[in-house]
Amino acid sequence: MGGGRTGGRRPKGVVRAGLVQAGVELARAGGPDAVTLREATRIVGVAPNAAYRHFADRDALLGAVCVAAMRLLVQRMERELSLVPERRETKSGATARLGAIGTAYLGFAASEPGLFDTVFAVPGHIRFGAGHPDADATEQTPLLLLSGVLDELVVAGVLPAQRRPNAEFSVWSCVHGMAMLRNHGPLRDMPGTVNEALADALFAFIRHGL
Amino acid sequence: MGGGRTGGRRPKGVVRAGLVQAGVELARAGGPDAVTLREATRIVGVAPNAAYRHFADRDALLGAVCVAAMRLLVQRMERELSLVPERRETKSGATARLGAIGTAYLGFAASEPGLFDTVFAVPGHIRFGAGHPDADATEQTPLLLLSGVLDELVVAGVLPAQRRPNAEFSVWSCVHGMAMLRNHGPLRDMPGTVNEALADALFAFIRHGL
DNA sequence: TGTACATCAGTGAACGCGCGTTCACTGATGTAC
DNA sequence: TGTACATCAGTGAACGCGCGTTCACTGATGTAC
Repeated sequence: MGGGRTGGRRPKGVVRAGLVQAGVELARAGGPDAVTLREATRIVGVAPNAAYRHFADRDALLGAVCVAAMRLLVQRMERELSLVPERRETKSGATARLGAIGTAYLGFAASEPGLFDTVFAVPGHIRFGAGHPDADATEQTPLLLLSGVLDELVVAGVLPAQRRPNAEFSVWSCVHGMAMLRNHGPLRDMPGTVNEALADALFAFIRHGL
Repeated sequence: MGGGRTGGRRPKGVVRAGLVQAGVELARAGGPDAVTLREATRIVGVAPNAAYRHFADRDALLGAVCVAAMRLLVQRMERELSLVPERRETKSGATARLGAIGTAYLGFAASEPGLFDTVFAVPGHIRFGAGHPDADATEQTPLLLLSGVLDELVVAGVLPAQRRPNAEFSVWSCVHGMAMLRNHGPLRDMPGTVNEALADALFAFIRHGL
């Protein structure tokens, strides 16, 4: 990985971007606690204190990494959504899109446990609903994607309108809980087939509950 | 809090129990990361290395604290269950008992966020389903309590038997997820009334899904 | 019951580690006239 | 267009912190004969 090169000024923005990228790799491998100023600067090949030219402190770097991790999660959701062939107004289409959201979420948690934890290692100022300070207001978030699909379910006639309010938090809770029980709870050591069955059961449970 | 007294041998088991208790207080205040050998020995009033007479290393202490935290959660669940007046064979009784489990779980997560996190800071050897190494096989666990209530729901005729298998993991996921979203996610800064409404909606969602 | 001895549970001192963070600095980049 | 100067982004060195853990030790407790 990067590093080696010593001294000298880098082109504008390269070091900052490199620190965030390094932080993402550290989080990927070891979760939020592994995101360390010293290790990130080491990876970029810069002196430890150089980080303070770009971030107020360690928490600021972690915040940037957290945002980056969330974007990766959003990308995975969007990719999975794009694979659903059915049109979104149809019952089967809207239902399949909800499944895609859930599958992407659980898949991300399973394949990137460190980044997944980092998304929620939020220093407090990250807002999931309406983007975050660094983002323009149009940026997508996991919550917005889920809410959108729930709206589609109402339009498609799958979800009765009177049960729509706040449903995103119920659904999110279910899926998030399973992700956590798998990564940090009693489902950790279950064989993969069992976990697949549990996920299928959870999705059925959610569809039934809507 | 304890401390002060220096030197001298304590009665059998006192130091070990004190270290666990100190660890619980540390976890209560600061979560699993705050459980530290040095701080625990400081609280008990013993030299740092004295801890190694009772625990192999820091992880062993954390494991004991984790078990203690889980017992507190179980106690809260049992207390809440005991407050349900209806008989358990009835539809309303079994349903109310399921609600008591959920309420106890969310209440514990809300009032003891540090201990709640510590329950899941498991070093890997803690088994939620069938107790843990230190426990006799009859000891209650959160998962056993939940499974028992779901069985009651089947007997009472609320939950169809063919949907019973693995239902504990769906239900647990829902409630656990909401606890996490409240403590570490986007629901953190919501006013209490909103969170109550979301919990009510979640419970309704679960009942509907069963 | 008394005594020699092993074990146990504590002690003080020290180690090395990695971290965040601050300081005084320097040379390159950008800017005003 | 050239030059003086401010700003910026890096440098090396150092600080203090708290942690887990190890070492050699000592006196009290328990045990075998």
